[in-house]
Amino acid sequence: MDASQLTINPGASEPIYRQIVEQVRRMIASAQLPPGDLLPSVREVAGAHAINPMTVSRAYSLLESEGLLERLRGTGMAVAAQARRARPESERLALLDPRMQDLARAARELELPASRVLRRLGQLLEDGT
Amino acid sequence: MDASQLTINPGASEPIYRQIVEQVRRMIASAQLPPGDLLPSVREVAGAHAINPMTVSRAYSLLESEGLLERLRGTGMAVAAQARRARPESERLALLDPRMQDLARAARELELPASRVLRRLGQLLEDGT
DNA sequence: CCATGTGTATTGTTGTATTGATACACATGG
DNA sequence: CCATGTGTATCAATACAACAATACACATGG
Repeated sequence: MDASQLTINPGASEPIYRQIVEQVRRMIASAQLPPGDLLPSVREVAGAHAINPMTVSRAYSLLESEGLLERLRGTGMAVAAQARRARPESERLALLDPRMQDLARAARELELPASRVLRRLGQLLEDGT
Repeated sequence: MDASQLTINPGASEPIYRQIVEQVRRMIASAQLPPGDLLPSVREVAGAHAINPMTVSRAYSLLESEGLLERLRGTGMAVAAQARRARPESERLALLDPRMQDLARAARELELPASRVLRRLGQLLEDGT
């Protein structure tokens, strides 16, 4: 994996370390990052995005404690072998649930018709692909 | 408006004062809270949810500086007359865009088919109604 | 008039989250 | 062997959120 593949927004309200954690978590769940794959070094990521190496380290450590990454001492961090490759869609969908709950609640408070919301989200889902 | 209509989760990562701000903001945008409506007093809200009155006051002050609320001295806070009643759907939809962008990006990283995501969100949108 | 109800300013304290600077232990590979 | 590359433990700085306890200015309504 390349450091430039990580999208980091230092100005966002979402803490940097968590941006990294969630992004990597998702890419492992979909097997875009297969077991054994090496992640970019903390200094590499830090340099590429002008952030502190410790911030990246913190993200990696959390992922390790989740069992998603493995420390290869002296070499770096790799996607753990135990990280089940490509979890079933239903499990991956569950990862989105909190976000979707929030969205649904907000939409309700705005009294927006479901059709409008679904149509717009449909557009956004196309765009990226 | 009643204090019990406010949904507050003290344990969430989202700060309490902002939970209040955004909730009220949406209910005004959809005209569930029409201009002139009185909001529950800070002490009322604070009592009902076991939070600090100043936290509620902070939320109200922010909404006032946005022009959405008006101070009626000695009486309380009311939805401002200038708060356009029921903004058009397109504007309300725009308020959801950041959240939807995030969701779309996450779904993409999880390599989830759009249909799955849309179907699940559809369910959630029904539930609340 | 005055008790009672508004919101708010003030000051201080507490707990926590985030990021950063530095130094360290360790493994690799020429 | 040792320069160079890993990750990270440690301590500090900062900012933020929430609470607590007052005190205040003001308007309402009996």
